[in-house]
Amino acid sequence: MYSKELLKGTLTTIILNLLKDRGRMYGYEITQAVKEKSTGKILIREGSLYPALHKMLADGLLSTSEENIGKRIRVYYDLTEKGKAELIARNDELFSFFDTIRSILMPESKIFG
Amino acid sequence: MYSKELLKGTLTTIILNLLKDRGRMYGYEITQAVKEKSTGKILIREGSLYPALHKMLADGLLSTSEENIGKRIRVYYDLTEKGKAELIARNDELFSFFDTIRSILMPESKIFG
DNA sequence: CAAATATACATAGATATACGATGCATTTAG
DNA sequence: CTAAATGCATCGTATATCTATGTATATTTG
Repeated sequence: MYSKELLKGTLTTIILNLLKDRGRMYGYEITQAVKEKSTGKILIREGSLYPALHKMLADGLLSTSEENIGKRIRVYYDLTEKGKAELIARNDELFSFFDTIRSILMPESKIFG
Repeated sequence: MYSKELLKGTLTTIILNLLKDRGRMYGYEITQAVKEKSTGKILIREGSLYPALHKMLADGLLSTSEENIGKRIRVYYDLTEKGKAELIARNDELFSFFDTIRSILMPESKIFG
């Protein structure tokens, strides 16, 4: 597991990308997908996920549709057009940030490799 | 400028790497080095930097030495042995984290490039 | 069949970390 | 002479995540 702080600012981007890739997903499914794709290195807690989803919904990035599975309710989330635009912007920002960090960490003397 | 949250968890790692690369540095010098190396994309504020430096000092990652420049005081920070070990651990964690995020963002269908 | 685990949603409070605003003081540039 | 840059520092605020807790159903294991 990574330091908690490292994940900050990336959770929304992760969710947007998963939904783009897989179409609509429900909360628990998102936690499992992140766990699998990160081989257990990133575990999204319910206390992080649901507030994040609710905020994204309030911001118009996601839409919801509910389904009854037996007696349980599943809340599916899907990207809105605004969410798709946000996805592109956040991916650009994230990869740019990674590159910038790399350039800061790279010592000046290390010209090769 | 990036979202504030993206920087969280990386500031200490950035400082450790700069000190490793350049030897002892003082606060203002660090803000300028980050600004230059990031071509203005990351601006470390005094309100972020000094508390971070003080915490690293309290954690034994840094040592200090003061110098009088005219009537002004400069506080130089340098890596301790503990700081050097922390640097290695944090670099490993950070790059591993970046790789993990990349693998999460990469769609399953996108096998090539 | 009972118990443990997994599935599924949700919220309240704690924590960590960076930022904005502000303050003080010296030095350099226009 | 004035503005900007240099140089340190702290206080309050904002934000996002986690822990702990709560409720409930479904499935697996012993």
